[in-house]
Amino acid sequence: MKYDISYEEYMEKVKLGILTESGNCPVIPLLRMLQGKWKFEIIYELCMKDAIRFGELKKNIDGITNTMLTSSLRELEDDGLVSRKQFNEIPPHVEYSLTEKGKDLLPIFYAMTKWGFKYIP
Amino acid sequence: MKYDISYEEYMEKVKLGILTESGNCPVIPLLRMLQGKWKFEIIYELCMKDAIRFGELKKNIDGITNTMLTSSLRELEDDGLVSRKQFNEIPPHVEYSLTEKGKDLLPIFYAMTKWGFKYIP
DNA sequence: CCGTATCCTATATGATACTG
DNA sequence: CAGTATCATATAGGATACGG
Repeated sequence: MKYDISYEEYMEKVKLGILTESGNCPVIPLLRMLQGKWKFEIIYELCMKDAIRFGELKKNIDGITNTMLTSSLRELEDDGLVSRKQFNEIPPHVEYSLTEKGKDLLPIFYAMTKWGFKYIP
Repeated sequence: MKYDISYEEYMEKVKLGILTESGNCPVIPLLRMLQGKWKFEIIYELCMKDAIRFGELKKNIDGITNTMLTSSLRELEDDGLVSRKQFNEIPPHVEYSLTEKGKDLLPIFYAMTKWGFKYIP
């Protein structure tokens, strides 16, 4: 499988500059997906539960507005990281959850956490 | 050492919500450091060489302006990821390089690259 | 060569009111 | 409950000219 690159192979490609050539770099698109003030916190909330409702997300993420929560969720959905399930009930009921693609971000956050434990006071 | 957390321990803390509590989360500060249109490309250029000059960075990073290159480098320097060495010569000569803290980001980029190879077309 | 200063535009985020 | 619509503000990014 093309994506089972080893760390040694990766370092070699970095040194040769192969990964950044002409839009080859897979990191920039991912950083774009995570950009924005609330994206990571939203993903983090979604990590903790199998599914979570709009209102609960809003309650848990301190300071976020309707507008930002909605637009962030839409973008994460468009990027395939989050899925939205709507129940046609009264009152309305919507549940958000991570897709497999979204759950596969966890090893990245793990690596970031290890770095952070070392360097963030 | 506090930062040698295992993946299992990490996953457990995620589920319990411990890592996001009251500013505990080490990932958000890191994401902030990498935020901005040019930061990652700059770090990537610095990965490939031991040291690189301002002019060469500008030449290699397509489309970046003086203003953005300067301000991005300053912020990376303030965050301790990049170091700046000035040679007092005529004409002026400045070299930028990654610090240890900056080099330690590589496992994160490796994890991102693996994810990207799997999911970025 | 390696920037800074200034001004301008674009995008991101925020506040508030309202609705199916 | 889960949003949308509208308007306002803040921050990021860009263009250009100039200086040590």
